[in-house]
Amino acid sequence: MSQLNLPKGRRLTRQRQVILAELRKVHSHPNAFEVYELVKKKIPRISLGTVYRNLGFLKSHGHIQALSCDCCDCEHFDGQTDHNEHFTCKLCQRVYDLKGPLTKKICLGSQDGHQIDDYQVNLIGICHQCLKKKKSSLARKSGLTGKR
Amino acid sequence: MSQLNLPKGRRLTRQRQVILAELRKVHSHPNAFEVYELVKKKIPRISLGTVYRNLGFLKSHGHIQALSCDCCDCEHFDGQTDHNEHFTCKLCQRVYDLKGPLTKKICLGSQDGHQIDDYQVNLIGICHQCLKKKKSSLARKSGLTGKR
DNA sequence: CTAGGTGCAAATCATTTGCCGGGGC
DNA sequence: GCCCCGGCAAATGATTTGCACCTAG
Repeated sequence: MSQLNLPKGRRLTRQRQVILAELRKVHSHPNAFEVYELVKKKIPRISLGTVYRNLGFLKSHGHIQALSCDCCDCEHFDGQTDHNEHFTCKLCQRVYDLKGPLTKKICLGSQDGHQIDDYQVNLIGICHQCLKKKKSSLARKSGLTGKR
Repeated sequence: MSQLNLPKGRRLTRQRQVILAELRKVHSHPNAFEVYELVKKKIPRISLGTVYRNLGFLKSHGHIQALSCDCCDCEHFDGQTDHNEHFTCKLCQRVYDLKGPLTKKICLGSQDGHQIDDYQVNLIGICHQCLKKKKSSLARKSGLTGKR
């Protein structure tokens, strides 16, 4: 794992290492409880409070970022901090990173007199997996009943 | 107020009318409790539970929209449903609507194989009011102490 | 009469916090 | 020795829900 620069006196404890490693490993964007479950496999006695505390710690030092989607009631975390653009499926509620250059036109600087330091884009729709499912179920249905 | 089309049997009660009217009137993006306080001036005996219920109702029928910013722990509401682009000040935590055309390059359609129906953009930074305050306090400070 | 709506209070759920013992430097 | 840290459990705060009554159609 890359060496992180931490303020003097603060340590990258085993708990923090594991949380960070798990977040960097997975491509889903787990919420705090899911992180807790992942980390518990490595550190069975870790507590949920510690996970919350350390997610906050890692976030405040810029090592991870939090995503708030409005489809669910809790915060999701991303081990990468350079992903500002996400896609949320309104059917399965999975959160994807966007790969395409679609939103690259947004530039930091100023806007309406405000100083823009950062941005988050969230696209909402139906993901390719759910689209596939939907199509095949439609095809099945029309195949059975036909057009009358 | 414009007539809303509601599913059969559902009514636009006085409580809902007032909530909607207040949300359309204000330009801040109040959270549920702030809506409650606004509405209580008109309907003193309304309960917070009713406000939540009706915000959910209005949202699910597309008359208002919810914004989740990550700077605070609660949901904010917008009486307009065509505002997808917001700016959050990280100092005062106010939420502004964006007027400029900055993010217009985002287009609905498809992206990475997903079907995009909607989007939300949130820019984060320091708003013009806070910038002004910051500048004048800096000026004051350097004026008093000078450069040494 | 029936379904939908409301006020109220209790419940729920995510997240935060206080406390205390333990370990690193 | 001091400070940071983690586990645990209790507290907090936003939101939801169950219930009993009310009202429009």
